[in-house]
Amino acid sequence: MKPYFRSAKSATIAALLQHEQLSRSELAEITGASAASITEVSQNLLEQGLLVEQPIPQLVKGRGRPSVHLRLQASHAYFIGISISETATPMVITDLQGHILARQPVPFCKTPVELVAAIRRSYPILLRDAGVPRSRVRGVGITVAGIVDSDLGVCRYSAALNWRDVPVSELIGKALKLPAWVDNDANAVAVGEKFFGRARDSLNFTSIVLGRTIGSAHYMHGMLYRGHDGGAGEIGHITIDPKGALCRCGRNGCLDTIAGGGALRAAAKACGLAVSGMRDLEEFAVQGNTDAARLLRTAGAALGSAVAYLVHINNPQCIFFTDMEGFENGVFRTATRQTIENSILPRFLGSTEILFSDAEPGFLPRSAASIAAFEYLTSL
Amino acid sequence: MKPYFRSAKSATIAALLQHEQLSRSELAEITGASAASITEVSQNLLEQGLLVEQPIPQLVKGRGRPSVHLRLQASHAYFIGISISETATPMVITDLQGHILARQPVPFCKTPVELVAAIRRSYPILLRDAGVPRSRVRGVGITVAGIVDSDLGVCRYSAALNWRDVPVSELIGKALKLPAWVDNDANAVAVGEKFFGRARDSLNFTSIVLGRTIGSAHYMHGMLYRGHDGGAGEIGHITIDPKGALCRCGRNGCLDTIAGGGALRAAAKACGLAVSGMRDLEEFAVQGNTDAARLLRTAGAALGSAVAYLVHINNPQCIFFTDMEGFENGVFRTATRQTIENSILPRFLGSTEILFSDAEPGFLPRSAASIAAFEYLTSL
DNA sequence: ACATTTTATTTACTAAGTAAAAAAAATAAA
DNA sequence: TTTATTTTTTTTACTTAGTAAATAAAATGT
Repeated sequence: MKPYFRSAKSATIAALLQHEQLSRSELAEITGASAASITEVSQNLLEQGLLVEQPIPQLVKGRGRPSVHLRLQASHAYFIGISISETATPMVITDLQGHILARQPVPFCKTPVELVAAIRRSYPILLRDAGVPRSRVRGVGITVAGIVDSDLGVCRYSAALNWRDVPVSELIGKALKLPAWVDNDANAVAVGEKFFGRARDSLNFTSIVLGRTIGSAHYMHGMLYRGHDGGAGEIGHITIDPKGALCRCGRNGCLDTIAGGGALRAAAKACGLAVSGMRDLEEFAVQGNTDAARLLRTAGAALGSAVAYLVHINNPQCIFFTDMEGFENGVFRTATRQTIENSILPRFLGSTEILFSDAEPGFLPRSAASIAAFEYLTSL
Repeated sequence: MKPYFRSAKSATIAALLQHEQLSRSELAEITGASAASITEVSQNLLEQGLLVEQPIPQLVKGRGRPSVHLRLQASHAYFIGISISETATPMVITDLQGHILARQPVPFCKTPVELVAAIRRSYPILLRDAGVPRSRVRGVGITVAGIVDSDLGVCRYSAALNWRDVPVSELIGKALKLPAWVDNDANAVAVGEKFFGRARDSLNFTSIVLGRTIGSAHYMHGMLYRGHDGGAGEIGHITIDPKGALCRCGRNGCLDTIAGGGALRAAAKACGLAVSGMRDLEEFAVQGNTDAARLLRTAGAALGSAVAYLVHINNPQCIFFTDMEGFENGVFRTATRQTIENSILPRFLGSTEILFSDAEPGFLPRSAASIAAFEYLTSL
């Protein structure tokens, strides 16, 4: 919720997350704070060990006292990220800048209590593999596939996990003896993009995750926007085709039923196409299978329509897609792009960036970790 | 852009805009500031004359030192509001709390320069009618039907007025010797709802204006959200029916072509129905005219779909409709409501308030004035 | 050696807030 | 009628986070 640039200190940290290394005078320029203030703040942060002076000699020589570059000491703080879903529960440890140092899958568990116990057992292994002392870990971020009350740290409901009112952050925080935060996947991904990813210098953007279902989250005014009661970004249940297939939500033709990974796999199967992921379906389409091509085109067009609505409503600077299903560059993305381009005002066409990328391994738990990183950095 | 509650002073003013009158201790509670801070701030504002102590005796008697209520002195500051469109240019003067003291239509003019001259001539009449001394007027807010760069105070383009790059706020500000701000209608209406209207205690809401076309604006995190380049809220050009009628924007089936007042009047005419406003069309529908009923139902359903998209994307607390076309309670509103109810997740159904209201005379220029009020109050 | 230039720090100050003690203004009880 | 009690408001002394302007530091150019 809170912007991370209210004080000179936060602004300094934010600027260094964006720019890798900066001199004090550059920091003053970027943050708008006075040079005196930057001296004060950087002294403070150098003492804490969060910043280091860059001993590398100047590249550009000239008159005047040479500037000393400052950068974040990535090893000053580490964060744990856990992404809980019905299929797997990957766990990672990252540094201050979102680099993954080690990964560790948590074995499948039926109940929250068992899962927490398994997480506790996995934690020392993760620390050992990363070579990180326990004392340097500043928090754990958790994503849960479901409806989360992030203020209270409770998973209100998860159909996938069959959870109801599970106090996730309390359980895991106590188990690992760390400050803990929970959120839903989509919000975590947006925070990750803002801090560690492609959105570092965007104030207003939307991040869309293409997985079994379709989730999204918005940054507005440089802050995560959760909506009135945490429901912002629910684009999976926008009605695209009122006469379409029945959705789990009880209505027909939701975006999820047309372009969600789960629905597409089911539809492919119904067409007699054996696919394990969208890569296979795209492959069928390339080889001339009309069913595959139709499914992918329809799905892309549906997603494109929803994004076009979103662009008209919110005018974001960028839309960042994260592809967890392996569509890669193919029929689906092309249909999505084309539909967007055909459905938005010329005014928006030039000013809205649309970016796809394939989710790398550890992407979700790394996003989870970014929540903890955000909370830690803004609390300094 | 900026929230209006950053300092104890702004928070005090905001609380008093919402609650009419409050004691110092209530203010401390509401704003979260310390009692000491409230003493300091209220002293300051009392000296300036913005606040007055309420001399009315306590209603609730009890032990302890009785509290003294504070309220905003509505007559401390007045604002001018002007709403510029192709059909009329109404001008009003309001007090600090958005009450309209006088209205004055500005005669039609072809060019911006002529219009500004006419505004200058109307200004003294307005002041005289309201009985307000020039010195108490703190600013002028202007809305223009078109694309506005509110930072620079320039109307970039208005098809309706045939304007391009007109420095509206500079021209009018100089003519009236007042600080001046410009924005588009939809944004002004949202600011008006937040300060003077139905949205006083909402942080996240959308305001939708039903006029010749359909415009909207959002408050998020308690601030007006303009989008990446000022285009947020352009719901009029959401594609509802890709095979629909051609829109001015070059694409087909935009919401404006189905539910905009202009389009509906044209469609009614094409059906041989002589209507001057939507009231007439609703009347035809009530009397059993199937064309009228069909037009209104289709329009309401189209608007409802767009709102449903918006609810899923942004999860606002409220949607405030302002009806400038005279639909009143009839087929159109019913269709809108029903479509929304049928198209949003149950989760949102209970938590999203949908409110319609008829625009009262002077509504648009009063909204324009609220921009000036906002800027004045946040600058204190 | 000394002037010049650019970067960083120090100094002295201000603005905006807080906690805790004190004062003010009423009612309730002895 | 005092005096105690209660609640609201103000005062006092202090803290935090910032700034402008003077100064120091560290290089290059003359």
